Amino acid sequence: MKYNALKGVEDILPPDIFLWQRAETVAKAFFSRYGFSEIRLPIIESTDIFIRSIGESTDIVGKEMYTFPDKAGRSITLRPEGTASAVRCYVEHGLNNLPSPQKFFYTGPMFRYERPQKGRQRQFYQIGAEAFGSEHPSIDAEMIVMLNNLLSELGLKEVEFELNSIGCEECRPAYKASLTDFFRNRLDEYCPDCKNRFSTNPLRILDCKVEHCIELRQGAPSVTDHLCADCRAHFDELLLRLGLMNIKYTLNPNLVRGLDYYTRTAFEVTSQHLGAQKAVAGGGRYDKLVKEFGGPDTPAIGFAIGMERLIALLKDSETAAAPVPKVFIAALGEEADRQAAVIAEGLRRQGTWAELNYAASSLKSQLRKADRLGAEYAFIIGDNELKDGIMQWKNLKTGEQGQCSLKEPASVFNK
RNA sequence: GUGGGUGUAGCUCAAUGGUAGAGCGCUGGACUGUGGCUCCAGUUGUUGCGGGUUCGAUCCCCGUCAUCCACCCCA
Repeated sequence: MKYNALKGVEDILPPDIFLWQRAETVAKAFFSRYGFSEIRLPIIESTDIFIRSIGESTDIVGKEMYTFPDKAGRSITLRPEGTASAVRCYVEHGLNNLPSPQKFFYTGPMFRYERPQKGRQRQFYQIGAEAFGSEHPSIDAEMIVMLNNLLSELGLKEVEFELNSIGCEECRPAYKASLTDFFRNRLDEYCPDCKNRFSTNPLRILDCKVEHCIELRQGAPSVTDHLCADCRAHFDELLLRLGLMNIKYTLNPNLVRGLDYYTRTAFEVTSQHLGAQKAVAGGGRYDKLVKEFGGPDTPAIGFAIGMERLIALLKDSETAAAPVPKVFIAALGEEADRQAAVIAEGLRRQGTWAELNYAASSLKSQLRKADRLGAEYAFIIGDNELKDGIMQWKNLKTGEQGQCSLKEPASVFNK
């Protein structure tokens, strides 16, 4: 084998592809039911778009972007996520002039230059949804409910919804200040990573996994105790509505999302069956981002589902059933082979999946192939049948056999 | 970027310091025009790559590449 796919980049083949297709079909059905329209976004964008939205200090921007100059020397980046493009698109096309909220979904590959591991690759697929133009908690609740319902429709069990509010630009600075005061006292006792986080993103210290850091941070101030009245009311209303719709969730005051643009509601769907990268979906509010992109002050919220992780969970409980041909036509002899092709074409025009052998071989091996393909029926044509204008048919599940006219092969299974 | 594990047939894996085998798969036959079950036969390898030690390396050592898992970080 001479060539390999690039590191962290995978081919998706049958039978897995059937799970992907099912997941996408179900997701789209839910999106349309909740009024989300598809948008198709470009895979490449101007690099600034990501720096501006995701944030200069994040790992994504700092070390994970596929960035390169195009032939005119512009800096181009393969999108590491979808929200930035969606916001750019919303502002660029003046979609704020349409009735609010505007609700969209998108799907496609994202790219991050990272070391691959379980549940993480350099090219990975997301299905994302974004809603622009409402700050009301009802839209937060609706998106979380939609996500919950579509995941459970797909049969996902043992997933957990984790929820938090990380405040707004009113209350977050004060919280951050009291948090850094808390950490500063014993900063030298934290792990090296946390010392870094202290200056880059102190909220992150809250979900460090190092034992000693976990002890040290006992008693650290909690975001939810520092929310301003508006954020508090927003979060309470969201929780109330989720309760009304019987959505189970856990509050996780340590849930911090990695991208700079998040405000208020933050949530993640996690599973213990995924390895270290356990989030199958994540999202939150980004009320300042549209304005940051030069649009009107427009609140917004979105989430993204990690497709590979979703598929991994689906594979725990089901195998993808490959579709099977309705008919396999076995032909014996050159003239029969020609007629078989004509009959197959007739069936296909009626929308029936018909397979041929594409080679001269024994009836036995042709039937073996029909069986391996999982065909429901085998049709058999040889010289004897041609002479009489008929075919033998055989139901490969029941073994039942009979004859039919060459002209009406579909009559065998359209009874 | 850091740490650890693993590289042998299409796939899953054995094996020995004396140049490799099984199961599955695939092809054919037993059954001259009837699949699945059974039996029989056939089929595939530069043992990831380069170097070193050795009379001799798939095995030991070094390097390299790939891959997996974890850290960082994220979907």
